[in-house]
Amino acid sequence: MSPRPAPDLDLRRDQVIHAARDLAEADGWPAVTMRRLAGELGVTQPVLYSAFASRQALIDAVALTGFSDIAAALEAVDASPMARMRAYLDFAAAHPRLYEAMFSLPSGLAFSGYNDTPGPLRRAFAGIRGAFPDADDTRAEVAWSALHGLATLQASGRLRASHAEARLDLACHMLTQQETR
Amino acid sequence: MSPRPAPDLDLRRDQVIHAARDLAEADGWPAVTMRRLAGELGVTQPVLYSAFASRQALIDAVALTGFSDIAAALEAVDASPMARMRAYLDFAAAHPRLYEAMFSLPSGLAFSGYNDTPGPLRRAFAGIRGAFPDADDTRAEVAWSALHGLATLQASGRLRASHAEARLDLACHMLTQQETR
DNA sequence: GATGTTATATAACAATGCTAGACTATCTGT
DNA sequence: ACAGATAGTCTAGCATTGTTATATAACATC
Repeated sequence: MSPRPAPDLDLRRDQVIHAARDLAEADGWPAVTMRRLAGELGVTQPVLYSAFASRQALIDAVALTGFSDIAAALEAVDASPMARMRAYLDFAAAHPRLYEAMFSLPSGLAFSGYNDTPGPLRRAFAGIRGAFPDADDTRAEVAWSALHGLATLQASGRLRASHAEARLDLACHMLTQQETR
Repeated sequence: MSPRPAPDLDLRRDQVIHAARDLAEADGWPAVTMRRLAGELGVTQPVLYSAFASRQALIDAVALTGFSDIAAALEAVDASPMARMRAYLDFAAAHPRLYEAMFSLPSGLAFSGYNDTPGPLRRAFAGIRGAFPDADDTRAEVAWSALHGLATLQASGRLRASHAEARLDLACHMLTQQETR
């Protein structure tokens, strides 16, 4: 009555996510095709669809691991603005395609402000929020926006690469200074 | 000896760009297929390839018009930080798919720092730069990054929509205050 | 008009995401 | 042990995409 045992779906999901992430980081997201992914894992395409409903769902899952990882990267350093901001930018620079999946690629991930926002997303924002304990959420959102802008514009080569440190310094100063008026 | 006259290529390029931009703004970039575009213009696909070498080249051309337009939008308001910043965010919010083509989609456009950076791109940055005449380029780059981060995170619904004005105010204050130390 | 050149259209190619149906491996019940 | 049922996997295919080779049709010159 009981059929062939189900393979460890969670394990397989992890393997697929890992392979997709590596492949994207190596050759870019357009190279992450279901066929190539399946070939790399030694299975056929339909197997991937037992783990993920669509390619989009897979990309979303990869993005989610990215949010977990960047949250961990933030929590791993001091809760000071400078340390957290640097950690954020370092992460984005070290994993450009992953960061792309998190923010630039079309995404089915739920958003901030809703209760169904995935936990990793909330943890990542909390990692930034925690660097500005005396500020309000608005300031933390501006900080996040500045970091995100710096990360993406720098990644696309639209800012002078040699002035990255100066930009970080300036942004950090601006965000930590109290209003004077 | 003389062949059939070449159609006005520049005119056709403009028409294609316009159609692609409208279609993208209406139904998103994935809906902008060469077939649908051709059908909308009453021609067949190969004709599009006489105007643009590839779909990517077409998207790049659309993005370039976006940079021209945002530059014009910036130049149309006072050179004050607040006016320019608001104009930038308004533009991004009013043309989300166009802004997507300019910054989020894969792009073949050349980058800042090189002499071959397209003029519209330089003009757009100059529009931001002009709002901070007393500051250095580094501050202008940080301003641009903050604006870009605000625009994209807001567009993807990752910031509290009701606090957009507060974020703009805060960002503006931070960027205009002099260092105090 | 006839001719030759070139813009356009037809039709096809290769690759993609995704899926229906055939096959096969495994566990259960006797 | 062995047969049967169940569910995972594979083969093969569909529809759609960007892009292009070939054939057709339109136009300016003579």
